[in-house]
Amino acid sequence: MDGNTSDPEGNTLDWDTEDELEIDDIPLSSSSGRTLPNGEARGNNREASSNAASPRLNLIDHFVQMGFPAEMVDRAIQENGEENLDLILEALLRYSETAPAGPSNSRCLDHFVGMGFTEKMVAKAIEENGEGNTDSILETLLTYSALEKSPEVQKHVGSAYCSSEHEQGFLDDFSVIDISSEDEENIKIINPVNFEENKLLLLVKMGYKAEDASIAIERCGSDSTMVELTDFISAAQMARDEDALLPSEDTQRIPKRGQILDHDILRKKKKVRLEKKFLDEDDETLHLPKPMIGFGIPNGPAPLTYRKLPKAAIGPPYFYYENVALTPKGVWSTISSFLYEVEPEFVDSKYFCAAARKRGYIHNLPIQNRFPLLPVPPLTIHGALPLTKKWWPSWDKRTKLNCLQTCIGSAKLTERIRKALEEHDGVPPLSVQKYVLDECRKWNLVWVGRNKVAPLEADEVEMLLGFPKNHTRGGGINRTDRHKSLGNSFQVDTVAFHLSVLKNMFPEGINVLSLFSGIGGAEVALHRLRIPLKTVVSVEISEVNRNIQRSWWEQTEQKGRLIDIADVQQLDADQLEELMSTFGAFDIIIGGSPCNNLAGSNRYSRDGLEGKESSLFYDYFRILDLVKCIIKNKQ
DNA sequence: GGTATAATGAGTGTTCGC
DNA sequence: GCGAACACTCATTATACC
Repeated sequence: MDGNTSDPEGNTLDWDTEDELEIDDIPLSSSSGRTLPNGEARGNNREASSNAASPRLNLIDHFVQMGFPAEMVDRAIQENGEENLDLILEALLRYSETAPAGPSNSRCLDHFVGMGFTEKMVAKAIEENGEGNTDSILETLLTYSALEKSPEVQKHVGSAYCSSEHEQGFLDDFSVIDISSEDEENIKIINPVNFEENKLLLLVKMGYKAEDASIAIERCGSDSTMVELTDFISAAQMARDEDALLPSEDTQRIPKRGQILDHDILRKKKKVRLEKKFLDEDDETLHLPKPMIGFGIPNGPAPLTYRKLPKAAIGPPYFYYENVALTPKGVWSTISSFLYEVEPEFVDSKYFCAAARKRGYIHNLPIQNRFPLLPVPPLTIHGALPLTKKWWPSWDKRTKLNCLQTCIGSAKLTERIRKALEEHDGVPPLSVQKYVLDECRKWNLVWVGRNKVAPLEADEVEMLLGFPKNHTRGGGINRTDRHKSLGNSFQVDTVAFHLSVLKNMFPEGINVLSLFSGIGGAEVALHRLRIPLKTVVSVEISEVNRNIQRSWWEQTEQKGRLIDIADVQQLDADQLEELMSTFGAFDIIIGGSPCNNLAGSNRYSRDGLEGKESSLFYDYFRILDLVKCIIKNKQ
């Protein structure tokens, strides 16, 4: 395969996107006794001859070009000698980290100003959150930034932006924005020059692939030394080399036309991967990024604009997989190893709406030129639920809701809270405050009267998750099931941000295979992006959810075809071939497999990826692999 | 029998103090 | 560096009620 293909309309799709290719040919600029990822000795002739003329000056120049002050480089060379570049680099990075604060005399302020926020904005955020709370400061800055950039939101939040108004305008007027050249310029300006990126740049300049460097930093931790990072990358390279000696997985993976991928092969592959994982325990845990903003969020720090996908991961088709971020150990490593070693993108939806939703996404979509849905939803509880503001006590400092789950707090609980509060006039004692706040956080309770808290209504959850008002209402669904279906769904704005890159690629429409589609979060996201849905094959076990999606499909007067399938396990190669020959190849396969056995809330059967429901992930992989094979065979 | 309600911790990661 | 305390989590099961 040459990596490029055409869609049915003849539009050429560039699967080898720029961000996948642009880091391939980075010149080597460092020399030491260590071995480069490609197996060559580090350093080149040109540099060697140049170094021979004036080794120390060239060495100083080399590090100065990396951005270190000459005095600092000189000191590092004096302390560590000229021979060991790793030690010099480590020393430089150490000096940078412990360097005194800049003119502001505040390292915290300098840090965020360095990320591209204005000094005034940062000072205000520090004043509000305290200098020690960097996470809250960042959140505040992101909110300021979003408000500053979105007059629409500013207007709403500043005025009576009540939920009913929000819901009306919000979903009747779905619209999107494209990033203007001015916005792009702003993004370039917001260029984080932090310690971690410095390491990434240095590793890339040293000749390592950016992807490898990024994974190394991710897995070793941002506080790891350069030696640890380069060792990690070398070890990973050796492991890959060993893999290369084994029979090609691709040749096993590609069944002949009409041939179903054998479960024994799948198990064998799984076993090999698990054994490999067992041998490399350090590699088992994927560290969650903090802040959890994935490759970038709207109005956030400069987004990551490049990544190199493993060859096997490159489409067609595109794929987009989702599940809870906080899983038992090793789950995301396993998921990633099946999904072609693509690095998960962990994102907390609290950067897209007023509720947290920590999720991991593995996909092969480009990550450049993403754009958010408009209107941007309110990012705070009071913005989303303004009527609660009147009753919100000053000692409840929450500005975001926790994860919207499938169950809600009981009436008895809210009664206990009311009684506990009514025993005291004015501000309750700290012990009562703690009890109430613990329960409010646990059950996502909001203030609806004096001493009165309540769980969220289903339509409020719909709004927070980015669905149209009444999306899950009526048609035979009860209140409990509404909460259950919503709790299991995507956060539409978050997913739409990731999928937005498809808009320019598929102006004539898109063929979607939606696995575990639930109440249609992916479809709603694509629709709100104004990407025409040509064919959607929706696989969903719950009849209630299928009805919800069918109803939405009809209400939104979709021009395409919606095909319902109930059981993902029954979807086989023959059926896929038939669907694809009738409606054309799937452009994207989207799915979030069941999290029941992964989620922290499950206290009975948190059995991991091998659990009864969560093991359906392997069907996602099976089907994705089959579609890839069918597409390949037809080329 | 279907629905709504209430009760049920543990695993994981982070923070904090020593 | 280490351990304790803390915070958070797309849930499941038993029971009451209609």
